[in-house]
Amino acid sequence: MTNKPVKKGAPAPSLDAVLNTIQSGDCIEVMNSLPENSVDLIFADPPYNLQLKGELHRPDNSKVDAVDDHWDQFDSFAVYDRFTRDWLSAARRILKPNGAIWVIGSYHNVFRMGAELQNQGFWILNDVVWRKSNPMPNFRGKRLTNAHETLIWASKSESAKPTFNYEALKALNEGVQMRSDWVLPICTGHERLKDENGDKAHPTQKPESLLHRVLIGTTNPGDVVLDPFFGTGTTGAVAKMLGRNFIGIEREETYRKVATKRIKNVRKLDNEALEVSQSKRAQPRVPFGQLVERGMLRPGEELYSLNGRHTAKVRADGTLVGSKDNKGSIHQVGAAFEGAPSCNGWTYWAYKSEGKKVPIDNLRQQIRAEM
Amino acid sequence: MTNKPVKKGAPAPSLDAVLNTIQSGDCIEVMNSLPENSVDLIFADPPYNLQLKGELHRPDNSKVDAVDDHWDQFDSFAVYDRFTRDWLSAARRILKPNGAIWVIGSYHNVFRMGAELQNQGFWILNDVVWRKSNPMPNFRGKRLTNAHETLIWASKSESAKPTFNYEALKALNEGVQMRSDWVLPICTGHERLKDENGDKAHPTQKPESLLHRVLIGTTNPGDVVLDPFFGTGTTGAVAKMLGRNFIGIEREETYRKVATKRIKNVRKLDNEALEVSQSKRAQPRVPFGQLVERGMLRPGEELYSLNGRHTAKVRADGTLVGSKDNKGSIHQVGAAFEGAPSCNGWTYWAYKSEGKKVPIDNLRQQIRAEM
DNA sequence: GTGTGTTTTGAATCCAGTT
DNA sequence: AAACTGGATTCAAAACACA
Repeated sequence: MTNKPVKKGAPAPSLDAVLNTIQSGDCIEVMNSLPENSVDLIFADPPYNLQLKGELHRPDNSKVDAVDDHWDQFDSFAVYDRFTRDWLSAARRILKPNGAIWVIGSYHNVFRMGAELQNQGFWILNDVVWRKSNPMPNFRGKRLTNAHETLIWASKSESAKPTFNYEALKALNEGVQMRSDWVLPICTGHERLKDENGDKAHPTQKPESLLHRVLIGTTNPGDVVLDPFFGTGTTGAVAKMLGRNFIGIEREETYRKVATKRIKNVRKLDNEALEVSQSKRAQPRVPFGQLVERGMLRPGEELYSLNGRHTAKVRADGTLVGSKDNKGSIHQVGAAFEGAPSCNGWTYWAYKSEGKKVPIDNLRQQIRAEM
Repeated sequence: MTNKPVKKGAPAPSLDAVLNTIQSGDCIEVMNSLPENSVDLIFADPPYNLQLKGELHRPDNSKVDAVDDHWDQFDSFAVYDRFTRDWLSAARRILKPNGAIWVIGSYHNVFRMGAELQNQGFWILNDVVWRKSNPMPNFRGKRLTNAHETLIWASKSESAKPTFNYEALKALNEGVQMRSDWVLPICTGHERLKDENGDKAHPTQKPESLLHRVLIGTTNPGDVVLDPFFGTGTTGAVAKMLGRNFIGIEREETYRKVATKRIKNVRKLDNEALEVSQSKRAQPRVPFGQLVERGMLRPGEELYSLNGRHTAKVRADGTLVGSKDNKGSIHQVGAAFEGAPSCNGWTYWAYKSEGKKVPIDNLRQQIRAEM
């Protein structure tokens, strides 16, 4: 097929010709060549427009492999906004009236995408937070760990009736309603595709678990899912596995090659195999600081060791000052008092309530019960 | 005070007059009456119900005057964008060059706020997800549970140096770096303010735990924190408790009343509880040469890298000569040995005392203890 | 194979003070 | 103003190495 925009009046090519293929070329041109109102879902992971300055090293002096690819370079917000407007309106044209779109991004670009979605008349259904269980830390200690990315799920219009498999998502979530925050690990290990040198084939490969949840929740088997920034084809691989049809668009030949091979090796699951690997539910960690933030303990309040020998005062940042001016976490101060190498502060300290000592662990239990 | 915009050339009123008060009136007018570059932090939770009535003007500057005033979706976004632009630029003017701003919103408005922040030259530092531990479920089962809201933390410019209490936040999070996703319960129970009928006093009262984390992390005691959409004064209550100064602006008298009473009952914590964990960066610098001058290390003495691979000799001027005849500071020689771009010599080198390797950092600690 | 310790790595707008 | 330099800074998971 050609990548030329459709001429006015020319019959749009049938969708069947491009079903379950990867089209080469610019995604706007390719989308413009497809028939309007023909696609059930669009999943788009466009360049984020990161603006990285110098190099970044980890504390052990190793260099961080940055996303410095040419396709992520834009001269200004104006240029990026035009790009966003153009590909979104091309996507909008080919979407069925009851179709939906997902976009994913970070704070660098997601606000601009969200605003443009709204400007074009898309109707936002949810924003979804992908909370990474193993994000890259902030090595210089100058910011918060950038531990999430944002997805936006939107229908073509306010009155549309997009597919939403409520019960399937509820089942995925151990029987309770699926929330707008999804805890999933980043793509590593065997799932992460490598090139012939053993380097990562694509700098920003998304985990299949993310696409799995998107496709299970917002498409049906047989639906057509289009990904205009196909990369190494995670969308296509998961779509094939789940019995959905995909259309990929990708400019870079190297990515297309990797994706083609990858998808060829995917086998469609039998229906019974659609059971999902659930993220293990470990006992969630509760930082002591949360008791302070939540007002369960007040800064300045006295804590008492359960053995009755020591006291310490709570500070606003969740650390303690012991009566010997020893500062640190509940564990550190406890250990210092006991001259022990370590100490479980949760079982060491108590607060006073109506004159009685109550272990602070009770407060932790309370928080866990809410989670 | 009056709410008129400041006339050109008129002296801006001193900030002291409004410190720890709640100003009535339109937040844009009040902010315009304050001196520029005077506020350390702005926390803003703007309305986004698109029924802003008197607060809003159409793009052609005609006033939107009634609840049932009909405007189409495009109009309403344009109106909201203008409102956002106006209050953000008023906020920008009064912010100190190294000040910062937090805004909070949901998918209805946060993308527009984020884009406008960037357009005005604010520099996004993080977006933060407030993950609600007890959100309202989606009753109709047509969407995901809307279980989070988004905050954006931004400095006034790319080159600004905003306050960030890295160690304090790390302490709040049980010793690991604070992430961009914050799990906190919504505001309920005793904390939720009620009116005389027992109904909630404000529809979107934010939890104090959220403000606690914001203020501990990005302000210092004595800073000035302004909240242009004060509501029932959560920002003021937490600011007072944590020894920060606040300026509230609120147009609704009922909210001002509730907030005034609420804040009056708050007691400032004593200074000891307000002290938070300090970064090493805050500690005084000790030149390595001082160890030599003070005779803690002798010129000619051998140093050993803690990894056991390299040695170097101390020279009288506090530089080293490595075994490869590489000369320079403790950092430079360490970096040369490791072929690394940089090296912290304090943690790289050790001297021998009674046959045992002792990190030279111990000697620095000793000096700092005397200071 | 099994268990244990070490190394590697991930969409990152990641320094501050002095000369 | 630009260049230099001291020195502060990381978490989880998987791969890998080795006993």
